[in-house]
Amino acid sequence: MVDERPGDEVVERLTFRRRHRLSHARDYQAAFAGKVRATRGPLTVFGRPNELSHSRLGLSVGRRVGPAVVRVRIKRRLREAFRLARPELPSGYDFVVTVRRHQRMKMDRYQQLLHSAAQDIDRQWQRHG
RNA sequence: UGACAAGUGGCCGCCGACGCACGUCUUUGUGCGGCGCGUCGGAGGAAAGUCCGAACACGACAGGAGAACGAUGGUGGGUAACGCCCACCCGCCCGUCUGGCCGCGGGCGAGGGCCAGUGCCACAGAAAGCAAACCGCCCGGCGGCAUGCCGUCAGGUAAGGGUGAAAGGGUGCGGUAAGAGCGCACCGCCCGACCGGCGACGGUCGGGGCACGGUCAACCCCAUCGCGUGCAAGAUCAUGCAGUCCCCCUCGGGGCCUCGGCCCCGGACGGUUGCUCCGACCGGGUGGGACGGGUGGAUCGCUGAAGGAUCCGGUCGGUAACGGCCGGGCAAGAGAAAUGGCCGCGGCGUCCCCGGACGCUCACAGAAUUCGGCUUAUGUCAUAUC
RNA sequence: CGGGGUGUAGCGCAGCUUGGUAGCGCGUCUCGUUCGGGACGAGAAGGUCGUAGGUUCAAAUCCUAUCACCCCGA
Repeated sequence: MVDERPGDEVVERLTFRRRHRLSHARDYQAAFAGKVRATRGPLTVFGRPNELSHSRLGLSVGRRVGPAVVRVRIKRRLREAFRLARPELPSGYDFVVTVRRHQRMKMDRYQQLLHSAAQDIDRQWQRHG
């Protein structure tokens, strides 16, 4: 029996598997349609509660951000930031991060922006009930 | 032109394959599922641009000929194929030798045909395409004058001036009233013969005074090649929706029979056959065609212990591209898309108070069905040339 | 990933087929009209034809490469 860990138990390993990602166009459409977003620097994060016990991440980096090398590097650092920050982030949300063109940033900076935006989105949903 | 494309150690994480444990079931299949552990593998020379050529898939198509459309364009070879590669020919340019050519070395060239046809050649200029007398030059007639000179008329003349991108062979000598391939020499051009070469082409000899402007990346002609669409091709399952319109179904005779049809023979007609022709096929059927609507989830295609027009080394053949033989090597495979993050050492750059601080981990750049090329972007090193 | 299209004046578009003069509308500027403005009338300015090579006497136009933007496709 695989024990489904309770939310308050400390997660020792910081993993980020495929189930923590959004993988269908309708998930992205639903997140955008939720109209709840928070902007931190070059990042704009859309958030929407899902029916799961964990949060999921979706990345939307358009061609305007730069060539493929730049886009891939940004996505890798955002994924790593989400992985390391996951215990501190509110769970049960689908987050979609859109990116504007910007100068190169280190991973811990992305982590701060992501954490701040996720807290903001959580407060907005708590207020609206 | 060739080579390599970036260090090293630790911790954490991601994707795929396999193995071991685990869970699950009206189907105990080694099925499905996710978690854990272990092992192995995990971006490029351009992965890029998508400019060519193929493999593969679906659609169309019996076959043949032609038209239309598109592509290629010196010759020979290489290759699965190519618009790619190699060698050679021709033309042009640069260097070198020389008084100058020839020769030698290197580079560049979309390099079939405008002596098949048609079109175009603005402006300028007298004239621009079966050439043409503006100025000039010259003979002659007439008038003025003093032989030269001036004016005028009728001619000759493409040597000179001027225009133009281009003015219908060039240079020299002769010749002439002045000139002119008018004549001659050399060079160029055209035609023919012979010789060498697989061939592009080259050489020699003879003839012709010369008729041939440019443009085919203008229409076009010639030769060769080519069906269309592309892995979002396409196959299967699931989910789901809504249908609409058009066309053809003929005639005579005979047979069977459950009397609705079926079969056979013959003739014409009609339809399909990419546009046409020849030819072929079909014709009372679960028929053919045109348009529209819906889904977009899953598995396969999809990446291989054996794959390949594969790479490396040796050897043989070939000037070379390349080919034969022998030996060896080669495991990414996603599906909103994996190859990353942090720290130490090392390296590089900037700043100052000589040891620290900060930044970078090096350029160009990220696989998406798979190969062969081309083109473009770009760091370092080696070699060669200027 | 694959396929296709467009770059011309500040803006929106012609011109390219068949090569020699870059044109139209709106806008801008000047003048007139009006007490002033708008509208109207008259006139003027403004373009490396995305970029770089090539063919040609001559290129926005033909050819090649390259850059940017847009559209379509299970």
